[in-house]
Amino acid sequence: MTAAENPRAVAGDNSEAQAHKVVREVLKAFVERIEKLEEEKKAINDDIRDVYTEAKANGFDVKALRKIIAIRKMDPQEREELEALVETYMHALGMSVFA
Amino acid sequence: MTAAENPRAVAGDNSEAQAHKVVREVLKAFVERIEKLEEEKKAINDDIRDVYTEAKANGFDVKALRKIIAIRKMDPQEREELEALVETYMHALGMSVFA
Amino acid sequence: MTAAENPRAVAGDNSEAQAHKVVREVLKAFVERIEKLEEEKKAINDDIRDVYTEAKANGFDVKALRKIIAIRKMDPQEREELEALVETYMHALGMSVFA
Amino acid sequence: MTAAENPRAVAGDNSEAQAHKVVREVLKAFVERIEKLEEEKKAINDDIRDVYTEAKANGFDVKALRKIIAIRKMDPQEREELEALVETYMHALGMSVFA
DNA sequence: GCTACGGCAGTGGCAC
DNA sequence: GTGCCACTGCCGTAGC
Repeated sequence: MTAAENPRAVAGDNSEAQAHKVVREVLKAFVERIEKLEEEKKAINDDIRDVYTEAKANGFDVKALRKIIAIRKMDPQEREELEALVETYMHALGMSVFA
Repeated sequence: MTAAENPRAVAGDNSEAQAHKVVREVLKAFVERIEKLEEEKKAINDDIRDVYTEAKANGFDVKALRKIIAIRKMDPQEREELEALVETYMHALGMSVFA
Repeated sequence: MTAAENPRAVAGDNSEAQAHKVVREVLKAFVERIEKLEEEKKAINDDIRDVYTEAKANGFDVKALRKIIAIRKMDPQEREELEALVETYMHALGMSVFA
Repeated sequence: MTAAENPRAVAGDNSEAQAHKVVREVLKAFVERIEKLEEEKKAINDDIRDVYTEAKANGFDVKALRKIIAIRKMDPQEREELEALVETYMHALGMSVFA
């Protein structure tokens, strides 16, 4: 049982109205914390996009850059194993790994 | 101006109630067509999942298989150019392309 | 142990080359089945998009239509409970449910 | 023409090797900036998840909370218009707006 | 049971 | 201004 499920159960509070008020405050606090974090996240996303844009303006290919970032994020060993399997399958299918 | 925006404008229909009925029928038809297509789509998605499951049961690696499918979907030339760029960048960053 | 993991283990097959050939055929079959299904899926997705486009041309709002479809897909009771909770929270936060 | 496209074009640099080195440094800088930002983003995402988890532990429904956040993000007027349309369509389809 | 991953739909930015 | 494409968030699924 929690405050949100049953406001009247709030310890030491014998007024329903007050209990609701407490729940409201708690809810409001959660919502505001989330919204603040989402704002920060949005700001960071904008920054990331800006860096890509700047890189592009410097002649780098954005799609390739994204791949680089993704590759570096992976565990090298897992990545190697996956790549090896993919190549094996491609050979089996008669596909050139260079195309 | 369309039937949905203004049911009374339906040609040859001087009754608002009838016009609404027409709109309703049209709306219903659209919704049902979409729902039927979504059902078919779901069935196909299920089939795809089944094939992957079956492939896995036969010893194939699902993640690698998915990569194969994705690679085959790409334009070979674009893919080659992208891969080449990625490798160039990796070399520049001192990363092994094998890991 | 499966054919894909160890081609030589294929029962009654004492030739490595032949075993590889079998794996290749099996792999090829899986890939082709998936690709065929993905084509069908794409066709259906195109059809769905077409229906929305047609509905739009008839004066219906696509975004609202999508919501309708989503609502109808939900379990009515779950939906009702969720809606009720959302309204409760909105009231608690002093938000109008009409805006 | 940019440094990345043609390293030899870097002003005042008559050595190909040096030009490559410059490109490498620039590329490295972009990659590191992005990775730093992605780390920050990940931290924020973790924080957001934590807040939802905490809210859940306090008896709030996460799905409803997410809806609240989404609603507050929308333009109130647009939202109202969309809601009105959805209800109109539901009525036309004979669906209860309460279920 | 939850956590991580992949797929899907919606949104926004970009190019024509 | 429109259409296209990529990114982001959400959801359902699979694995620990």
